[in-house]
Amino acid sequence: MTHITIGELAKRAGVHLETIRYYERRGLIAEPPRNKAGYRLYSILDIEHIRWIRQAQGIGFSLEEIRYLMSLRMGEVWTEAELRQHAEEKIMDIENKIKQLEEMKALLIRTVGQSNESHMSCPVLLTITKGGEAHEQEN
Amino acid sequence: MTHITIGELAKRAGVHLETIRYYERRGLIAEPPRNKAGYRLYSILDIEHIRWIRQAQGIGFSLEEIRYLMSLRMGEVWTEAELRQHAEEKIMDIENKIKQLEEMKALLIRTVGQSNESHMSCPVLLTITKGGEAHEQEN
DNA sequence: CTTGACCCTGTACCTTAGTACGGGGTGTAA
DNA sequence: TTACACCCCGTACTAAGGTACAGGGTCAAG
Repeated sequence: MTHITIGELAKRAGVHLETIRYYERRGLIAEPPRNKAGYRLYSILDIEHIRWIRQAQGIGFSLEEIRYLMSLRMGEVWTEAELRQHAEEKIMDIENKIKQLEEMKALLIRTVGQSNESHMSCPVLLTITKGGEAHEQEN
Repeated sequence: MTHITIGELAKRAGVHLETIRYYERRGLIAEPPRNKAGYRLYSILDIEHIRWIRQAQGIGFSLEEIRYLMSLRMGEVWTEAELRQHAEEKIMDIENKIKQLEEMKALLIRTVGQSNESHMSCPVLLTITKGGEAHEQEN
């Protein structure tokens, strides 16, 4: 039963304290229990929850979509068939995003590949650019 | 020399006409040539350009980042070493995003997999959902 | 040569996702 | 018991990414 305050949660999750209250208002996180003075009492699990929200935002989901994704996870409201259908839709969404990211990455790799391959600072790229993608260099 | 008007471009790229002017103001697309009356004249290549911007937004890049990504593609401003360094950074970004998307996808697949596997409408999922383990989150 | 669909600029407005702030209560260490 | 860092609520402000006019010019079909 180690509870943390909102300020502690904010610090540990790397967000503003006001952001947490905002997420609560938007229904992204449940209203936490309070102490007698009305202070919000969070658990350390909430740290991961907030971080997850931020990651989802980073890959192009709006808060509305994130709320929706979470409700799929939590098995709220829906019948099994609805859940399945909605989840499948979101999975396709995600697959599209991944495809687009792969394209973007390939593009950048080609860009980098166009100049000569000395002073390559990233070892991952070194392996990738050697004949991973169609990588012709016409100087 | 088949030019299209801004309205045509907007329709074909699936965005609002005002959005295109906005992108121009933000420096995401170059100022196009005009006819004597001042009408913007676009080429059909611009359709793909706009679509690319929208896709990049969809995977979590801001317009500012997109402008930056494009300048990498076009080989502006930078020395070779700078270009390489910036491109590598962006490639890592992208790899992170992909990783996060894969996690999100796995999560949804497990969610779907939790209910029984009758009436599965998507054949891709049917093959994927065999084989996933648990990862718990707070209530 | 007019009419309707289109274009121009400029400015105002809207939504999303926060941030900041005022005015007040709380908890604890000195 | 007071000082100070923390919490509460409510409201207002901000920035990004558009959208919507207003007031005017343009082009092509009838």
